[in-house]
Amino acid sequence: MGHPSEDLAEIVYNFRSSNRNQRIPLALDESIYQQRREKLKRIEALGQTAYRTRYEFTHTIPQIWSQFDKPVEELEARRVNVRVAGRIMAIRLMGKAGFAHLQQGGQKLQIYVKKDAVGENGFELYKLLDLGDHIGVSGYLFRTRTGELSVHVEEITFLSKDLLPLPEKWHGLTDVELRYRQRYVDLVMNPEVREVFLKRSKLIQSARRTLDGHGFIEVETPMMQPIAGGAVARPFVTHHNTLDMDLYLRIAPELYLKRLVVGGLDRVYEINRNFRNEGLGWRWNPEFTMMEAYQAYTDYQGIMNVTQEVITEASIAVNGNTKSKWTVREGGTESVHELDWANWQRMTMREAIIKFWPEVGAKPEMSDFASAEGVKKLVERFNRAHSHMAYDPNEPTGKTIAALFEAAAEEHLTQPTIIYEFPTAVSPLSKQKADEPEWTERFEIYAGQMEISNGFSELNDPEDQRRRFEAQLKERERGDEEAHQMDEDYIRALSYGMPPAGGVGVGIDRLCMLLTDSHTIRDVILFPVLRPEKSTTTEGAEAK
RNA sequence: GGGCGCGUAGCUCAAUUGGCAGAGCAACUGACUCUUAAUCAGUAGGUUGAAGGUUCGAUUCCUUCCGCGCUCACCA
Repeated sequence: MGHPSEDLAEIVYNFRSSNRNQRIPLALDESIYQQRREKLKRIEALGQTAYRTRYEFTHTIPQIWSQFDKPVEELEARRVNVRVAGRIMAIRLMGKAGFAHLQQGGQKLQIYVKKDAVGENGFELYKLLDLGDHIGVSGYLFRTRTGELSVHVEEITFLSKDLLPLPEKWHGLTDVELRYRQRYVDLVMNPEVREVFLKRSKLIQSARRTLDGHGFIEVETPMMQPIAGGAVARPFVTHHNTLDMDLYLRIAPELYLKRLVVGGLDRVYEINRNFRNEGLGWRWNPEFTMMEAYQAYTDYQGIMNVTQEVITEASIAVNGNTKSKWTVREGGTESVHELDWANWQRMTMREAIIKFWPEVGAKPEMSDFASAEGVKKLVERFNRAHSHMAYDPNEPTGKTIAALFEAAAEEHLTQPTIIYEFPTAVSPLSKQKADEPEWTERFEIYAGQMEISNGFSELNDPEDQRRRFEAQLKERERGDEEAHQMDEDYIRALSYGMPPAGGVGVGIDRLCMLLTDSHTIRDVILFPVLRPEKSTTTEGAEAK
C-alpha cells in the first residue's frame, strides 16, 4: 500500500538537493525527517495506525480544566475516567515511566505514563513518540506529588506524526517572517497569537449580533466589479476569459450596498474583504476586512450612533469591558494608554485642526478655512511650525484642508474620537451640509492614531452625484489615479430614487488591532500578504 | 522607491583589533517508575544568506546582489 509519507519524503529530498543554497525556514531537515519516518514505521509495527481517521474523546482539555481542577480528595473520592487527545508539547522519559504535556484547545494537560499501567507494548509506543506528535490517551485523573492535575494513562492511541521538528520549546518561534509564513507553527507555539484570533472572531460575531439586533440583514455583493468604486484607491485588475473583459477586485462594496437600499433593503450590511493595490505598512494590508452598513431614513448622526454601539459592544465581547490597553512607543519610550470605548469625543474637522494646531498662541480661525487664500496661508504657517506637509496649489481647497487635518491632528487622536464635517472635495459620495455646500455630513472615527471608520449621509441626488463624479474625473485628468470613476449604472440606480440613508464602513482589522493591543495589521490577519518564498542567492540574481 | 538595521547548527543566541565557529534547547545512543526548562554520561549536526575584493589569514573590513525587519514616502 502506498504510504503517503514516502512520496513526500522524496519530494522533500529532491527539493533539497536541487536547491542547495536556498534557505528553507523551519527545516525540511532530511535527517530528522527520515528518523521520524523510521519511527513511524516502528509505531505501525506495534499495531498502531499511522494516520487514523478518528478518535472518540470524552473531554477537551479546556473542559478537563474547568470541570476537574479540584482538590486531591475530591478527585480520589470518585475515579474520573477520561479520554483526551492532543499534541505532545513536552516529553520527559525516566526509564520505565514518564510524563508528557498534551496541548489541545489552546491549553495543556500533563499525562503520566507508567510501564506497569500501559504494558510493554504501550510503553514501547510512548518511547517512540516525538514532540509535536498527536496522540489520544485514556486513563484517570489524579494529582502528582507536586499537585499538578494529570491523566494516569492506561492506553495510548497514536493519532498523527509530526515529521518536522517544532521550534525550541523555551524561546519558541520569534522570527517574524517565519511566524507569518508558517502561521500554523506560530499558532502551535504562541498561545497569545491564538488568543488574538479568538478575539477577532468574537469581534466579528459581536458586530453581527449588534447589527442583527437593529434589524439589519447581512448580504454579499460582488468582489469582482467592472468599475472599482465606492472609495478612493488603486484597484487590482483581473481578467475574465469567457467574457474577455477586465474586472477589478473591489475596493469597497459601497455602491452595491446602496443599490440594495434603492431596492428596498432598508438596513443592510456586509462584512468582507476589500482589495487595494497600495503600499504595505503597519496599518495596511492589500486585502483587509471591512464592515459596511447602510440604514435608510437616517443620516450620518444616526449611523454614527449605531457604529459607536457596534464598537462599544465589540469591546465588551472581546475584552469583557469597554476598556482596552493601547501601548504607544515614541522614540524609545513606551506609554500605556487605556482606550475607553464608552467615552467618545466628537469634534468637527475644522475644530480638530484648530485644537491640535502646532503653533503656540496663534490658532487658526474658522474663517481661515473659508477661502483658498486662507487655507494656503494656513499651510505655510503649518510648514513653518511643524514638519513639511506636501501641498499642491492646484488641488481643490477641500483636499488641502483634509491633508492639513491628517498632518496636524491624526497623530493626537488616541482615545476614540469622531471627527465630522469633511470637505466636499474629498467626499464624492456624501451629502452636503445644507448651510455649507463646501462641507459634507461625513464623519470618521479615530483611535490609537488610526482611522478605523468612515460614514456619511448618503448622497442620493443623482444629478449632484453625476457632478461629483465629473469633478473626480477632473482630478483623474490632473493625475490622481485614485480619483473616483464614473459609474453610470449607479447614477441610474439613484435616479430610481434612494431614500435618505446613512452609511458607514468600519475597518475590522484595525479595530481588532486596537482591541488586542496589536501594533501591526499582520498580527490580526492570519495570512498577511508577503513576498513569495524564493531562492535567495544565485537563482534570484540570475533572474534579475 | 529612500534611509537605518539584521542574516552564524532545526530553534534561540555567542564568537576579544582580523587569528582553530561555540553554547542551550531539539535530535541520536545509554542510565533512571512523580517529572515539569527533568537530570546524568556520550554522539552527531555549519559552504557563517550569495558572489566578488582586501589580507599570510575574513563570521568580522570593502563592493554588489538576495532575503527580512523598522522607518519615511506612497496609501483615507
